[in-house]
Amino acid sequence: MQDALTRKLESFEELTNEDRGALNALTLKVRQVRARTDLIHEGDAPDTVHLILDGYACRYKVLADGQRQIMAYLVPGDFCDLNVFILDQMDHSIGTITACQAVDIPRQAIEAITADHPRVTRALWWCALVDEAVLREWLVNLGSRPANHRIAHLLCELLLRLEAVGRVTSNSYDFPFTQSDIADTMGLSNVHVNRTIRELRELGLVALKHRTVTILDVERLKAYCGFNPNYLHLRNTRWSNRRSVPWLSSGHGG
Amino acid sequence: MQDALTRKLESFEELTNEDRGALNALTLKVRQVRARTDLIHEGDAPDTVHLILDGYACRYKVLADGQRQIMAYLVPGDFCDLNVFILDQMDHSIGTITACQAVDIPRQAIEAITADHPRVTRALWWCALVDEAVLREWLVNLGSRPANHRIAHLLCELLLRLEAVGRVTSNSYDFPFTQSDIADTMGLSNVHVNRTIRELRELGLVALKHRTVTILDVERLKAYCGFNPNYLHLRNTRWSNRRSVPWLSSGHGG
DNA sequence: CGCCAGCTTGAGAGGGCTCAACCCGTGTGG
DNA sequence: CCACACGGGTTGAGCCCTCTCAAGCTGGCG
Repeated sequence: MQDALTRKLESFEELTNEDRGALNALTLKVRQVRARTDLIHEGDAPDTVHLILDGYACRYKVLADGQRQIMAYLVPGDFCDLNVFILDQMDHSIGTITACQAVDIPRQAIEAITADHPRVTRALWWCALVDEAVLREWLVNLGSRPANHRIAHLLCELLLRLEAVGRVTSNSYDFPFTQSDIADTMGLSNVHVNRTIRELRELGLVALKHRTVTILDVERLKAYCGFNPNYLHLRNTRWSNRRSVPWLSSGHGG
Repeated sequence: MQDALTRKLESFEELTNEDRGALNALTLKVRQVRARTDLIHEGDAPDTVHLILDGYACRYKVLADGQRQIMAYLVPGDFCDLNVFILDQMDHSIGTITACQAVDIPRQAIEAITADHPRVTRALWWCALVDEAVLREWLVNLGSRPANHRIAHLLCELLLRLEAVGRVTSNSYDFPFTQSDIADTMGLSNVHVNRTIRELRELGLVALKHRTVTILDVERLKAYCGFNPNYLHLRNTRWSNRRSVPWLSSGHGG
């Protein structure tokens, strides 16, 4: 059941069998949540950490004018807000995109496992820091890239993140987001998202239909949007190139 | 010297004299850094945590086309990347805006103080989580607000953050950012930033000159851009209203 | 006194938005 | 088996927010 979690943690840090055993023992109560439902709502007092076992969810806020902004996608294995219970109240909501299997892990369970399993602790830390790095890259996306690169970048990111948890086969993965979801993620109108996706399709970069996306030419798509995977801090995957930013290193060489 | 830090932590969590003593004992080597200089650079391997004692700095990335995106402002007392040394390499740079007094606190010092001072640990946690919350709000800013509200929102945020560290007098604070800095922060052109600031000035909301900003009507500015301070998770300040989002609490049901 | 970074303003262009219609697949009910 | 509704995708047309290019201005400093 928590293949996804173990797999994710191991993409950051090698674990022992003992570590894995402790993680498996974690499963307390799996919540089945239907699509388009809140896991936790802005203003609630958090005392648990959320772990998505299966399905997609997102963090979002709704502004006074009804505008929704999505700030993160949560995919299987995402295990975040490592210490949200320190804060007094949620400043955003988490809602499902698809039906999800989720676990609410109480604070005590976290403290217990981290006390005895330093590798797990380290891997969880890694997760939390990567989450923040992803947030920063999304900010770059919204602030510095035009619509077509923005969406291409998102598709690249999801490819790598989902591959790290074994949810990609031959460059295809589940893509249950509506165009309005993408619009609210990218700070675009849904009309423009539609036109932009068409553009990516016409360029032969991606195929997107029936809630599934296929990256037709990964290298070209990455080059197209200037995708640099360093912010995902992945290890043990085919993408884990540890080079620094090409144009910052010596003489455009490397 | 580290008034700023103690003050900041205490805006989140009450400390004992003993805690304060431990914090004061932290001062190892204060770095004097001139303006417009990198504290740490993308690609470097981090093994210390940065604390700004005085001056302003920022996190940023530079894209292949030379476009700079600023992702955070660091003001006196900002003490962040609590555990960046877990990651292998920096995925962004930190550079000063003004001359700064900064401290690089080695990993060991962090681990030592947090081992014995749970209140401090908790306050540091709080800091890290607030940092992430600010990042999320910036994403909302870029994704969902027009230029004028965006900049107004930034000015509101800085007012509250700086006030929490005692750097605001009669709604004025130091504002050493160039219009290009703001442009690279807000995903706008510097020309448009200029026009937008003029607009805010003409509306009588702010006065901005000689590297100092004065908020002429705080309540009106907050209303203007729909500012909700909940994401800063401040305590012990005149802004710490703990209510949830007004338009979510009543009316639209629960 | 002259340079230079940063600020200001004008004019024209374009990326993305809004409004609005239409299409399509699916589910529901008669 | 067909009628209809409905969410989501697609397309067109016109507009406007913001961008780019370009010039002129201002103030601090060597």
